[in-house]
Amino acid sequence: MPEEPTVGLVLGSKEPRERKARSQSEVAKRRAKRTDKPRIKDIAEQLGVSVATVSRALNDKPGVADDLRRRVIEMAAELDFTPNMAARSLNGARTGAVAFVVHQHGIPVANDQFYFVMLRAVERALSKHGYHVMIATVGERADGRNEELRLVSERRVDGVILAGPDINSSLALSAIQHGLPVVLVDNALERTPSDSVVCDNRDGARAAVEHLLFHGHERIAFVGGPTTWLSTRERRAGYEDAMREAGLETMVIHEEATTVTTGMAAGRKLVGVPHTLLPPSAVFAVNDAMALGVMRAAREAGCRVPGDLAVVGFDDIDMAEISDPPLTTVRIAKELMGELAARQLLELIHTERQLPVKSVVATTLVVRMSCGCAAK
Amino acid sequence: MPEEPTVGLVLGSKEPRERKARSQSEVAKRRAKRTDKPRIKDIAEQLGVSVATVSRALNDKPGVADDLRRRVIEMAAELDFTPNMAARSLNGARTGAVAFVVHQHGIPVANDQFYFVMLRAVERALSKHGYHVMIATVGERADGRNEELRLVSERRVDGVILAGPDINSSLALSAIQHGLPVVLVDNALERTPSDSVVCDNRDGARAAVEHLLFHGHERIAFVGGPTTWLSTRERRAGYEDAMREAGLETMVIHEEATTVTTGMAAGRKLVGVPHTLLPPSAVFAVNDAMALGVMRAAREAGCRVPGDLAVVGFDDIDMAEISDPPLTTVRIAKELMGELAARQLLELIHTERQLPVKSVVATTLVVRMSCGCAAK
DNA sequence: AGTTTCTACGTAACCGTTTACGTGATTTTT
DNA sequence: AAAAATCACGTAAACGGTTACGTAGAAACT
Repeated sequence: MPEEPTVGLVLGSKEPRERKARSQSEVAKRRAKRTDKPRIKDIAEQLGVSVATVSRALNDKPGVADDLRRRVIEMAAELDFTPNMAARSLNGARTGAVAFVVHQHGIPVANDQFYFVMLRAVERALSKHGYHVMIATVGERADGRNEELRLVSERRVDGVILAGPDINSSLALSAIQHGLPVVLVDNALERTPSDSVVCDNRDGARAAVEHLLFHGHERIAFVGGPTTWLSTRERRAGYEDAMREAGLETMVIHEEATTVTTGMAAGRKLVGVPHTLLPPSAVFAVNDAMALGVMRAAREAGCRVPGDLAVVGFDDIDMAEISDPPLTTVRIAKELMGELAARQLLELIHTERQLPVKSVVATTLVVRMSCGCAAK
Repeated sequence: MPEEPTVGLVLGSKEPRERKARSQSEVAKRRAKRTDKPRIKDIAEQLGVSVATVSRALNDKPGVADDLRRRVIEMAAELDFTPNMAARSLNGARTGAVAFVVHQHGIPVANDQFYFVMLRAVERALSKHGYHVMIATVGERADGRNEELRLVSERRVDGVILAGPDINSSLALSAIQHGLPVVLVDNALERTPSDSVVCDNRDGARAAVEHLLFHGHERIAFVGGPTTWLSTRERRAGYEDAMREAGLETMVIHEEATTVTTGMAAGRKLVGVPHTLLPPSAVFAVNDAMALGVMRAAREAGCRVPGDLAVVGFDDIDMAEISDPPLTTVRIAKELMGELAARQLLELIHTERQLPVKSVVATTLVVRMSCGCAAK
């Protein structure tokens, strides 16, 4: 008769989960815990030191002998160690990521590219310093006006870059209240002092208009977006500076957005102006998208560009160069602005600078065909 | 004489940092630990339950009475609680973020916008499900060919979306080896089966070429990018399908990139073709950027579009509509593709589907002016 | 009525790092 | 040479969640 095997089912053992390794010197080749990703502990065991020392060595903290520090770094490289950022950031240390926030327009047109270029410049600059970029688009105010950034409240990022003209200032405030560094790009807050990177809108606009003036234009119209947008206001100011100096009347049109479509709308208003009024001979548009729209509307109305109407834009998006006629415009150094924003944010993260800094980068007038000066 | 206050400086108390709260019922209003951010513990204390229960309640895990679960959720809302994702992901649970990887071209031109639109669609779809998007641009192979995604090795993301034609397949492999779900967009891997979202390149190209054929063109050239790019290969196949059916000869030009510049180069080759050969009467370009380049080169060579040369593109980027003449092109539903990619990735993350799925979305021929059929 | 199975919850280990604190072994100070 | 300061390192407590396991009480079976 076969013996029954004694099936011993032991539940609830005294010490749950091998509480502590009996000896910690014999555990040399402890491999493959959950995943085979090397942890800081693995480095420590290989070298026979404590995890604290390894952490200090890797983070350039004092209190580690130079020789040991070197060995730790070598071992880390050998094991192909990359720190688990979740664990690191849990202690309130840096998360190694920043947020890039851009407003989600209803009808995003050409100037999208503007922000994408910046985004990439930001990413490139930050990744050099080991940072990652999380993107967030903030929606229309309609649905949830309280619009707090989840990225911020979830503690995912060390800083925030806010791009675009209609950044809700409450957005910036909420980040600042969380104690996070904030840098605005292509915008700046009115009341709240904060870091920002802009281009010299006013000067660029003035240069563009002065170029038109120099070539004999006297009736120059301004086409812009909402007056709440800083870029529109500043560029209009530059336009007015130039016109005032020349002793000329201004003609101003504001649309609710700065797209090709609204540019066309503005263009139609300008060329279809009542006969009692003289139509403008030139238009300075607040950005290239609108300028292209104006050109298109003019063409559709049988008005030749630049023959009957000279057009100048702002931004120098890719399309400006290949449009017909190629668009004269004010070039913004988008990559530089993105890079500056990244650098300023890093500085804010790593130091305790209190006073905000506003970087303003110069612009360049790029003369192509649409202003007509080459033909004149 | 004033009594000296007994200044008791106690160092090294027996129990470091209040080891355990003596009683845990009296600690009702324990506020402001480090930051005032509410933790799961705060909710638990307010309700007099354990943190485990709160965690279960908030994560829809079983084992919580319906009534209590409701109260937990209410309290979480009242305290404005948002989970600390670092802590959550430390256990190997989800990180709540995915990576969007796009190759960083040397000279990024027009078709940038293509990926930006997708990126935004992805972000919108994923944020609805509480996910964040981290962007990563992978550089030229030159510097570090081993190109492993830090985002992946740092355990920051639950999945990866790889966009663009020249995604290094080793990139995908490395992510897959880490056990991460991967979805390719606008591309697909040859050997390695994996999820992907593409548009019907072949069919779209065939439709475009057939449109030209229908309007009488017989000498139709194909202009594309590197033959290693799937999109170029497939669109060329569609082009060849149509030409073969019509019994016509093919004319093919491949450039090393698909930009406006390379499009111009191709355009010059076509219009400057030796006189012994008949120049093409129409061009099908592999994307809009190249098509715009072809148009520009043609115009510079005194060749009218569409009069002397009909041009059709692919993608339907914003510029296509506002170019002169407006570009006839094959529209890709970029938003839809981004959304599909997001959905597929979520599915991969949340389920254990093994078999890869390839989504192919149909294209639409958008007839504008550059093909000349309206004028014919 | 006694035994088993659920159900709902509490307890505490655990994830991988950082860091306050403790401790011997040196070095510096008086 | 004894005392004090410094240095190099180890110990273990956080950080804020998730989750395996334990356990009362209620419900469902004999």
